[in-house]
Amino acid sequence: MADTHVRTRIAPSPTGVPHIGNTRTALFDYLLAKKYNGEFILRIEDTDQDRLVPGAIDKIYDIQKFLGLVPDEDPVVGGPVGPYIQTQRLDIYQQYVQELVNIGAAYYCFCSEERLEELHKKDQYAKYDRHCRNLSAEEIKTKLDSGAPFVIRAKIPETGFTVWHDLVQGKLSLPNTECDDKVLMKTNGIPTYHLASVIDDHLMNISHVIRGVEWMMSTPVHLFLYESLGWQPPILAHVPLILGPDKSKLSKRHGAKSVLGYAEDGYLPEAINNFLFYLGFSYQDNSALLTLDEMVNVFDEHKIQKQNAIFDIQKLNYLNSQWIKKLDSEEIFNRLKSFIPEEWQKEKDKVISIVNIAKERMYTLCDFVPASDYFFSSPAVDKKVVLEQSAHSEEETKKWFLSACNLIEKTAIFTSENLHQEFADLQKDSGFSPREAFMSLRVAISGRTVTPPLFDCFVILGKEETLKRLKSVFA
RNA sequence: GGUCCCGUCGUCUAGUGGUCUAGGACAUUUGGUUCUCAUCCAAAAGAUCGUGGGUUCGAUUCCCACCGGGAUCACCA
Repeated sequence: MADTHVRTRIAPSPTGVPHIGNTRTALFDYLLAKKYNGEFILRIEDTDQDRLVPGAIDKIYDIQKFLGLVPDEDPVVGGPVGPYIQTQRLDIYQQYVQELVNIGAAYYCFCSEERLEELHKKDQYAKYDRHCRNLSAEEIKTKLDSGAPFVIRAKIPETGFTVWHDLVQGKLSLPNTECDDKVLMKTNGIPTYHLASVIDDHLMNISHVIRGVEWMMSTPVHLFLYESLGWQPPILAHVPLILGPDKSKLSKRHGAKSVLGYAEDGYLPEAINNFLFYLGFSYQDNSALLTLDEMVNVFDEHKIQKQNAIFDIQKLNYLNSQWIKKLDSEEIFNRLKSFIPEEWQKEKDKVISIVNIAKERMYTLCDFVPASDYFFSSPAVDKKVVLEQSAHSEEETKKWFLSACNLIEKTAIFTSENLHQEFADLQKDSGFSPREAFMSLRVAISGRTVTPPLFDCFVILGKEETLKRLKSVFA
């Protein structure tokens, strides 16, 4: 197996937007493929035509693109083993399901849905009772000729165990008696997941199938199909689930969103990738900022955890804030574009200099605008708050402001360092503590008590605007 | 209910039959830096390694049972 050419795939169903767990699986697929210089493939599994969600396919592409997990082969760019959409491969499935019937690995089933429902009414956990498993050739022919609707089911062995080595779960052994005779081909002539994925994975030369543990119990069905067709099964890796803070399956209740939702909330793809990477995986101290390429280098498929992992938004926040600090401000500006008003976008240089000083106060991209709006429009300043912060009488505070304005007016070098220097001297003789002196000015120019360093703000506002705001307090 | 998987600080995890009085990161708390907040730095607290039995000179590490959590049992994927 060591010399197997690695090809991985993600196989989303366009019945909704992939959730965060699917996306982590996609990350692992991507990392594994790239680590071994293989291919990462996207195949659309649209065999459930009844539940198609319009636009879902676009979202799938959007997620991959946003995270930089770009497939080497997919329905759009194509590839040597297409088509990559299952409903375009219906004749292929038909051919193989016929073969399965011919060799006795699958059989026609004419049971009505009512009969099946009846079975489940008696026992909610009932398996198919294999009513049609041993129909005679004549019976089948008669039914077929009469045009009776049918499905084709797998003829799973009634005894024994299915054993395989799972890349993350280790040695697994499931009793065949637990397996249902799963439907392979539905009445409408469209295959189920079980049939389609096995055929496609084989035909597309997929070497590793990474999927959620929810597929573990139906693996014997898939392995039975591989064996019946005389195919070598791929390496299987069943990865654990991502749980909500209460250890139950992550759901909308926990604010679970797709990656697109996190993008809207101002999270960077780098941070999301890192977060997903560290969830159920271990590398160094699990807090290093890694690019996709770096993750490829350090990824080890044998280190994927078996336990379910709990989604911890604090860790995501941390990673996101770190990435915001790490990326240069020009880059942050580009990411910020959809988060800031149009008027701001025209003042790129100004926004970038604000980003420079606001960066370390940001957890997400959404934090930027509410924390920086006073740079673009005059804030409402409450004189009472200014006086509160100055802790001096109005008279004295007014005097302090006056001297501050004078200093600014005659300062030739309007830089943060220089202002800091000169204001330090001024403050010493003012009778105001540093806190009183600077906080009162801060409130005067911003209308708030929390801002980046005062003199950085002065510089961004400019001499004129700073003076204007300072003077207007006691005007 | 049957079957299968999992169980180390709140969270993600490291780790090994004795060096573990169990290490790191995030979160929390405190201190330092400081014009605020934040950053940054330092420190503290936090896990009798799910519980109970074995095996062993010795178990968090091996075995069993139990308990807890999860998955699955569709003409959905």
